[in-house]
Amino acid sequence: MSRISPLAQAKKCPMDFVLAVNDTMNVLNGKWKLPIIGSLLFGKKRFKEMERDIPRITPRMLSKELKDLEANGIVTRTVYDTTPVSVEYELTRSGNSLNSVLDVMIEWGIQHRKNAYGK
Amino acid sequence: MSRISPLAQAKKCPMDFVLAVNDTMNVLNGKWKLPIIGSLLFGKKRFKEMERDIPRITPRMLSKELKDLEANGIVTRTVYDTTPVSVEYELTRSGNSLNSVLDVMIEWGIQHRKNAYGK
DNA sequence: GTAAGTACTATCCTAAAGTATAGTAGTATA
DNA sequence: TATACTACTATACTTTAGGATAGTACTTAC
Repeated sequence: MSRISPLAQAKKCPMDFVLAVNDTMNVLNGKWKLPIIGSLLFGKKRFKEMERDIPRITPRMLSKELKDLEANGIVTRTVYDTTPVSVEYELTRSGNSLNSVLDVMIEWGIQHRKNAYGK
Repeated sequence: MSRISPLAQAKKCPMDFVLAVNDTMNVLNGKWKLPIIGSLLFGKKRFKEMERDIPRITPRMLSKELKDLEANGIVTRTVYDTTPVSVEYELTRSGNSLNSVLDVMIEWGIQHRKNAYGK
């Protein structure tokens, strides 16, 4: 009963291929997801910390995108009942493992620049 | 004169990191880039062929996105003066090497589904 | 001469994404 | 009493992405 791997399966069919990659793209989509994940890759952060970390982001967008990332299982939100209340955001295991995806994206980007503009 | 690698450099600084990943994200951005690249990963294609390959794409979007991909050095456009004129689109070396990026994206997506929804 | 094929472009419109600005509720400090 | 901090939310607006529809210019087949 040998089964074909999900990767091999996805690469066989153009439609499966697109759906599978879109799963990942949707998690990273939008102007602010990457800066937020990037900030959290350096450790857990509080709302105001991130607001200061990420230039020009508005609290509306930060709040909205964090909710999105939480719903997608990329970050966890923990409330501490200090006074005033403090909230910490942290990457999940999946969120942290994005690191390796981002690595190959960076490598491809660097190589592509070399190909396209000659070093 | 040992130099720090561009990857290590990008990962050191949150802003460099975001810029580097965005290089790659911008190439894949939008609803139709992935289906188009996916179609071309199976070999060179003509305009009408791709229109038929990709469900619900309009010629306007196909034309627009192909121009984008060409400008970004992902595809090449070759005109043959047959009658009627025929045009072939093909992935560049960079375009083809996206394959490995998409692989890790598919793998992450599959693993993330398992983490998030338990298999 | 009319239909159908090639490879598109132009125009207009809607929907989604993102921005600007202000406000909430609670506490603590000067 | 006023200001500032926490973590947001609400409303309204603008900008961008994408969709619908039609048209161009050329050629071949019927």
